[in-house]
Amino acid sequence: MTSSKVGVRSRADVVAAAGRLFAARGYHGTSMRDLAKELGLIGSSLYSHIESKADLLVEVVEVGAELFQESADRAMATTGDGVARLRALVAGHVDVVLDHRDEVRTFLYEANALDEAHRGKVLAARDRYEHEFRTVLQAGADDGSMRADLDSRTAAIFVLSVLNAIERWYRPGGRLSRPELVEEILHFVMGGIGTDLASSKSA
Amino acid sequence: MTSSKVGVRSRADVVAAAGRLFAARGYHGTSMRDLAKELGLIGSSLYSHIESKADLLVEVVEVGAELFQESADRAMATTGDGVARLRALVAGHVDVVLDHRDEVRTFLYEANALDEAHRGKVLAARDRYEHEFRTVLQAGADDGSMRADLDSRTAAIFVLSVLNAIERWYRPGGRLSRPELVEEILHFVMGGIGTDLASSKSA
DNA sequence: CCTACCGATCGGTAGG
DNA sequence: CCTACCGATCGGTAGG
Repeated sequence: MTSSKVGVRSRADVVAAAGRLFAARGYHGTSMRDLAKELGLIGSSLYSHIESKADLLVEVVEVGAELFQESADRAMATTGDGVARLRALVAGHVDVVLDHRDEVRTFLYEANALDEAHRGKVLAARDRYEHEFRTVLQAGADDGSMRADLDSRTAAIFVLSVLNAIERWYRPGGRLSRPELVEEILHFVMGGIGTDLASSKSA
Repeated sequence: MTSSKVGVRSRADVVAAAGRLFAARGYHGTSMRDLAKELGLIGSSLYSHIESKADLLVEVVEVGAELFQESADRAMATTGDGVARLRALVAGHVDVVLDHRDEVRTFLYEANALDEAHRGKVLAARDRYEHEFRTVLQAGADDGSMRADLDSRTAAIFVLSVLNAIERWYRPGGRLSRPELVEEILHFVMGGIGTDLASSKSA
């Protein structure tokens, strides 16, 4: 927190500001002059810290990808049955989304503004992450802590759909605390909204 | 299906092409020259059909909003208990998403490129739509076809999270047919992935 | 629906 | 980190 007229502290500040703007207006909706203004600079001054706008997007998206991967790594190290590890995955995901909204939004929604090579890397990272969920869900089906006939592929997609949407509606300080949010999600994902009796007889 | 060199048929063709490009590259990632090329025209030729780029986004997004609203209206006219009407809402939503992917994507992800007035209208339309889900979920809780202690506000968000994510992963002609998709969603949403016994005891 | 064109803005560089 | 500047592209108009 130095005086705001002394200049930008580092490349990391530029990347962070880029994350903010990419998340709010999108990559193509953000100009380098917008970004410079956010930092109290003039457009051309950015280029002493970074190489290009495209490079900036790569950095922000990679931060998002790494945060999710690190979270998954920690969760997978959890001991316990499928449900216990799913809880760890969900809680970790919630933390990443709420503590790094800008990078998460950019990771989720701006990846197709990347060049083909980097977009491929990001899609691969998403696949790996989704695969961790599938592994845990299959483990749960096998160890008896989840429905035995569960389709882990589809279930992983559904669970991640709920998790990735969080940043679109959750407001910190609202009626749901963060731990309550985690519980609500687990409750929904594990038990659904049907009665305990009616839940099996659909169609 | 006239010869492709005779020129564009109507304003609706321009709007449809705009939907395609806005969905694929985003509003700010699409130039009027891109759009013209998609129709076999030159940039300036578009302006005999439309007023402005911003206007085009409004039209595409409004089509998306109307499709969802009409679908909800039909579903709400269904007789039956909460579960029956939820089924109708889900099936209708799946149809809208899969039959109008471009307009849906643009509606979901490009609304913040709208001017403030139109963005407000779109957010209001989303709120109305979400409210229909809440109504049906509360009805289900009251009529005994769903869990009695269900929080309809949160549940509506979770169900819509699953539904809105469909266009991000579902591929027609893949391993899941459309009716199977609807059943998978209902099964997940109603019963979750827990065992019938374990589903209640989370935390 | 095209030709010809407009002012504004884009990402980025040279040089200090 | 700024001054001064670049060629390219942007959304859009006049006039036919």
